[in-house]
Amino acid sequence: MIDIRQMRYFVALAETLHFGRAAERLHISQPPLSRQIAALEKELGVRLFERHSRRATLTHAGRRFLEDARAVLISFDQACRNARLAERGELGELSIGFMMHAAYTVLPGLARRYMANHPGVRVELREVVPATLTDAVLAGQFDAAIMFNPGPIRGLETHTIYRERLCLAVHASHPLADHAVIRAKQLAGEPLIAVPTDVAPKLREAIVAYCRSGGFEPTFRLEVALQQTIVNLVAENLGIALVPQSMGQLGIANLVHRKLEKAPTIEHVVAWRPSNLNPALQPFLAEARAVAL
Amino acid sequence: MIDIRQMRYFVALAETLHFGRAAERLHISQPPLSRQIAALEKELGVRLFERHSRRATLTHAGRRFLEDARAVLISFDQACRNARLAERGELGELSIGFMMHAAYTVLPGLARRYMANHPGVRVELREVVPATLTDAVLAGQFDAAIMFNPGPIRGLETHTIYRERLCLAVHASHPLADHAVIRAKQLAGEPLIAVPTDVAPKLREAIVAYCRSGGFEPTFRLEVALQQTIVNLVAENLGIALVPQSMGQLGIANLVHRKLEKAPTIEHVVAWRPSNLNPALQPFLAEARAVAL
DNA sequence: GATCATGATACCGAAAAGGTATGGATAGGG
DNA sequence: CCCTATCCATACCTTTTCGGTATCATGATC
Repeated sequence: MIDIRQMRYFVALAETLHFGRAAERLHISQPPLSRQIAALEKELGVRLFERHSRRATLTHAGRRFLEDARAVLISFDQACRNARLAERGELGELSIGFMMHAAYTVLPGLARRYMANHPGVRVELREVVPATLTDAVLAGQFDAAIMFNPGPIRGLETHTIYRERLCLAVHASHPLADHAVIRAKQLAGEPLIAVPTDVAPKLREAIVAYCRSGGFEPTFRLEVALQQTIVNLVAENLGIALVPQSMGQLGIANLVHRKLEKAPTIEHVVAWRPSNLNPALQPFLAEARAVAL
Repeated sequence: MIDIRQMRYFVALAETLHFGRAAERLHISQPPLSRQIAALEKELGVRLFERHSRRATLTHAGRRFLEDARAVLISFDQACRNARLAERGELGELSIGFMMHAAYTVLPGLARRYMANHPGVRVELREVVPATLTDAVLAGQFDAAIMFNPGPIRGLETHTIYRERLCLAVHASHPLADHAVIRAKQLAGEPLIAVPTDVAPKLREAIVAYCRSGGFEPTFRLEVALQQTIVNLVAENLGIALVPQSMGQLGIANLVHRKLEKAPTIEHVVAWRPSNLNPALQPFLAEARAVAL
């Protein structure tokens, strides 16, 4: 059967047109080369070289075979290299799920950095509602996800990469806007705008817990799924909201942000299955840890 | 060294995920397959399969390698097939030179037929002035050429594929247009339009010889290189011309064609170097001979 | 016509491939 | 819970193939 070695021999000979020199280049002696070329021609059933007494020349079929053989050798070597790269996580695919808040904090820097250092990995970033992320990771839908810290979950590891305070978002004309720092009890009775529990349970819990620490039960006037919408509604003076500080970057007219006393913090973690064998995952986690510093 | 056999083994195993069945498909027993796969993994330095007790599964690197290996095997087999096709003249390049007259006679049918039967051959058709064709073929510039019969030439073989009479082209109002058949001596004194000697010597010779057979020396009023132009000038009543019958197909207003008594004939031949080793040439010549029938 | 260069052939030892027999691990059934 | 069937790995042997050395045949060159 024809094999890749005979192709390499053929290309060497086709490029030198001299059995002796080609053999030298291949680090073998001349007779084996003669035999391998003869065997190749016999197995192909095609005469590849015209043997003249002083030099060899390619036949037309040989010229054609040279073109093809070069391409085969290149793709062959590439395949071997790619396998090694894939095992080291430098080539492959990596799917990352994230909640919207990450798009305003760690995600852009992390994604840019990872892609720059691992250009061979096709990264798929997909935003989903935070509540579905843990299940999606456990189901293998994502290799990793960036979410609020869900606490310990069997089969899931997490690493905190970002931690931020919640702050108060209110309309500029709202009485609370006059205070530099707001205490929890001052929020009593204020109509709150927040995401529904099923969208971001951890964020919601933090808000509820903070209100209770002020001695009252929060009243949610509006529940909307998009964080962007929440702050817009606050800017329309339809209520107040507790939002991660990073939302303050949006720069919305008539909207101000105020510090909270003993502000609750919320953690962004990267979460993954330890049993996930995608080699591209570990380098990604390493980048995530580096970003967390 | 990794070779193509190991790649075939790998693909078979990757597709069955079962050493026993893959070995069966490869017509070998299971232990050699196990060893070859192990050797492949060792040489690559990459673990390609996870061995479970009940079945094997591909690693991420293995999946990547499978994609690449399939492509390599396909191009490898294709290279071998292409070499065989190239030797049989079914794949490659063929350059054909022709004089313009051929474009009105045999060339379209021959080219269409050859390309239909040999779709793998890239055909280059190039029109040049007839006088340069023999030298171009001898110089290896064309694999074959279609030209007027140049007579025997060293290092050139020819085969007649078309033979046609010359006829008279005159303006519809010309006195000669009243005769159905013209004799050579009737042309005496008429101003002739023809191609210059250096463009189509054979055609020019035939015209001169015919005039002399009528007992007079021809007088060429106009010499133009393009046959198309000649008939247009005749249609403008600037002279008469002797042209191959096939030119009558052009259908030009005010132009009529008349038979010549003892009309000279002119042969179209295909010409080639017998020493030309392009495998695509012989099938082309075979088609040319078939067209000549 | 002698010589040199070049590729083919003959023969041998080494390496590698495949085959058979068998061992070890594990999932599934009784 | 043990037994068995399945499946892959290993050991060992035989055959094939590969590369090396020596030598031959051929044709170009002086």
